[in-house]
Amino acid sequence: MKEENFGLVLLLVKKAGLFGRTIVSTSQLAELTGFSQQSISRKLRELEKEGLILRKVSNKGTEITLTKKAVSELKSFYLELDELFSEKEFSLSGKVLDGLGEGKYYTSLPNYKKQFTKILGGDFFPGTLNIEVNLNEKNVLTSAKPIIITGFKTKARSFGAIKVWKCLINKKVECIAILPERTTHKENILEVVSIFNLRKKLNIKTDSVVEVTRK
Amino acid sequence: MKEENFGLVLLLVKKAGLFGRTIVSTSQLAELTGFSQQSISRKLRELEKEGLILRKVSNKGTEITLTKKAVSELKSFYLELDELFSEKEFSLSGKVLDGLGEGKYYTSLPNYKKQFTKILGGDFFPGTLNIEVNLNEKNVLTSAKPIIITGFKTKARSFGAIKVWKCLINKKVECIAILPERTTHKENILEVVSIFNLRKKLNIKTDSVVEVTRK
DNA sequence: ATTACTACAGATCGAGTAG
DNA sequence: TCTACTCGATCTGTAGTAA
Repeated sequence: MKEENFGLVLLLVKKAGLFGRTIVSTSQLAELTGFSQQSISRKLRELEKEGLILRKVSNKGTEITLTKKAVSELKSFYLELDELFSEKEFSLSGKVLDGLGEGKYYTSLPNYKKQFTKILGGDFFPGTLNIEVNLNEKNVLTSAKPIIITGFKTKARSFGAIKVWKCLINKKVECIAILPERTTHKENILEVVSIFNLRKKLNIKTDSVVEVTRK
Repeated sequence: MKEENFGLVLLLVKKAGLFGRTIVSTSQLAELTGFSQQSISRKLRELEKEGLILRKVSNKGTEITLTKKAVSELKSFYLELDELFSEKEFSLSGKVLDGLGEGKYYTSLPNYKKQFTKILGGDFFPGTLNIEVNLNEKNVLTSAKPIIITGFKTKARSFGAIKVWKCLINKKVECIAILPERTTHKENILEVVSIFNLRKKLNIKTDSVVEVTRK
């Protein structure tokens, strides 16, 4: 099918189901897609001609059934995207930076702390390990679906949501990678929190290289 | 982004990675997409204008980086398709038909039999339960990724591949739904095989209604 | 080698309107 | 109401060619 009609076909399959049928009017579809009624009419005739839909026109609208051809074209496009976006295990490496991280402050705030504790399954080490990473790799890691730590407000100010991902560090120790909504960090830094003091547990120091694997 | 450029953007993200970069020439892309060099040139300029890619032209080609905007647009399209195609649990119901099914013959052929036994985890009842189902529902069930039973040849004839899906019948008993490559069945019949005699095990008879759930 | 401008052909769009 | 035809405006595509 023409790429420009993917959206329309997707809309139809949502209405009709993968192998079902639906009755719609061209003006309904026009409104939903932003095209004119005339263009939808033409497009439907095109799709029929290409063997992507079956069409039964009446004075109540048009009954549409998607063919196997349409479903399989949509699916093969889906599989290509799935190759990119399905959340496979993903690893990146980086160098440990000095200090405990600014995360020490906000992870200690009671409201956040409660949520971190729940996700980590127990009290956690007060302080984050900051790792210098490749920005692109960090973006890939954080493109997976996050666990959301909700924000809150005090009289003084409001604290935003934080996104976290369960990870393993050096393939052994559970931790979570965290990404504050409004970060003050340089973008190429990844902060992780664990129930362990990671420096002791893994015998790592500033400048050690560690591997973080998203689970 | 314009829908008509989804394919091009997908190609670019495949080359560059989700947050990486790549150097390509417009004529390479032209060849890969079937557009002319000139059209690709124009489309890349359009994508840049829309804020979907960063472009750095040199006499070696064009360096392209996808922006977060492009990735998020692709991803939201992916999520819509995922809603349709991700293989969730799926159930359908149908009426048990008379007889043991023609499957009794081919499941008894040594080559097939060996493969069925492996998938079912043990010797199976000789004979298939045939269930009259809604064709659309059957199509949805069989739109998930199948396990393939490979075909074989004898001197006399060749036997095609068979697709099967692990299922539960009446939410209790494991079975597999089978779909021969060249079926002689009416299309609205679903055949299942189990290590049990399903009629006895589930106390069902001809015309009983059973539920088949894809696992 | 590149990219990209120009110029024109042909596709696509939607307003008006018929059936 | 509905679909869909006509037709002029606009968009899209590419050959030729410049830079």
